[in-house]
Amino acid sequence: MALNKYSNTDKILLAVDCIIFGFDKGGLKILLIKRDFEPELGKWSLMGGFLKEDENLDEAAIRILQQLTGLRTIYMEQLYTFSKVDRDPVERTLSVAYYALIDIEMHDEELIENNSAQWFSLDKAPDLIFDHNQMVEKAMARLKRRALSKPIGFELLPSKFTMRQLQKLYESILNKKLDKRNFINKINSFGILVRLDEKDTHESKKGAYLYTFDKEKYDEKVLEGFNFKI
Amino acid sequence: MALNKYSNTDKILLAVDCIIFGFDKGGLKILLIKRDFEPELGKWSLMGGFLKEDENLDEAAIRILQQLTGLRTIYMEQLYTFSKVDRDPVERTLSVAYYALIDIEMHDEELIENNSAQWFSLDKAPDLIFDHNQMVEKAMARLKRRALSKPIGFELLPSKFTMRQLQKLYESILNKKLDKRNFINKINSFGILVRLDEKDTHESKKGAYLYTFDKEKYDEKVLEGFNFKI
DNA sequence: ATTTAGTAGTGTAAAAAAAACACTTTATAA
DNA sequence: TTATAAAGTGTTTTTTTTACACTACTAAAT
Repeated sequence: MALNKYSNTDKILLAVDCIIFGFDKGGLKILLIKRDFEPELGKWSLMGGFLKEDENLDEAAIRILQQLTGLRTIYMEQLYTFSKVDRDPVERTLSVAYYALIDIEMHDEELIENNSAQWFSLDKAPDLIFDHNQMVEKAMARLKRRALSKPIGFELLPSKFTMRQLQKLYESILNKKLDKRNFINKINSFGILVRLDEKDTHESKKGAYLYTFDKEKYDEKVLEGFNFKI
Repeated sequence: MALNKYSNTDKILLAVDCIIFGFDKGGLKILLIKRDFEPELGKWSLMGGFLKEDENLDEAAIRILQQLTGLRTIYMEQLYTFSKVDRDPVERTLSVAYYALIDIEMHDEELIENNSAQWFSLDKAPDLIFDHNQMVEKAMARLKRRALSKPIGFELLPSKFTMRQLQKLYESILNKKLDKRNFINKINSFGILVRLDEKDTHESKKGAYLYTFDKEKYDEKVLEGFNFKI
């Protein structure tokens, strides 16, 4: 079947921009890069790149993320496509935003330095170029909704973590204080955690039990979803 | 500031495809068109078009929808961007899917006929071209989630409707039977309905009260969201 | 050796929300 | 007048959510 191509007039550049979330004891953070090219040289922005002819959007997002963090197995999700006509002053460009959750201790620090990237707490993040602030806002809202309907944390926490860390993660995503006992009861009711015989003594003299996720039950809950409602 | 343009190599065609939902006594339906052009001439597909240089995606979606239905004030939401490299056999094309909710009785029947379009119940819809089946599936999932977190119905129902119609709408979106009394109690607890002194006698001898939405309270609930959980 | 300080860990009762459930009313047509 | 078919209406039970306070543990300071 020899098909004529569609008219050529309205082809458009497509960017992929990534909102990269990480979590450490300072709370929820995003990874930003300082631009070393025009336009907006020297300003902060999300990590991004252009979609290539031979890859789909997920692949582009993975490529871009690996470029910055060195990581391949990352939780990632397409967020929204931004299309304001003049959003990029250089040339009409659409941007498909992705958000990613990564374990902040797993990435390649050298790579990040080479890209002059830096982690920022959400409330201390600088103003970003173009419509990137709006992208971050939308990603936060999506992350919040997701945290209430599916387990999250596996992607953001180290493989062993304390109950307190998990709670703090949820607190910084939902942006509110949670009751310790209610939180534990709820989490335990999902049956996705395994308590180890190890303790973490960094944060207290008594030491706090370390947990891991029961990968199988975790994935089950990711599929079926749950109702956090806390 | 004279900026050089980005490299020109990877510009791509962008389509916008619309999943158009309607509702009548047969249940939830989608509007499909029979293609009168290649490729896939004669097959069924979603209504779509290409993004133009001087419009953003929302504008393109509105334009495309008006072309088919004649309607302008439509509830519409961007759904997802589909990007598989070979999704369109003619040429690399990305498609941004939008879904729309319209009052099935408000559209321009002539327009629809001219476009050889037709309403289909979801379970009786034909196989669609390209990745359009996947788009419909994703739209259904989104619609379901949305119906549980915000009021919906204003967009799909005529301005006056019976409690039973509203319940059937929810039943066909959620794809399950609901208890009559629990449904009414829940809906009333939101305070978004106004009961009129009119009755609709099409469906029963006794006649059922007609309701309208209290636009102000409805919009309030759209903003703050609610927890349907039924 | 004792005290102090700081975080970890634990359960129950009250309130709110959701689910289950069945009979009466009404108007028309037979 | 009777049969029919959908409309309308509340209460109880169960489940889920929320509110709430004390003891346990260990290391460091005295």
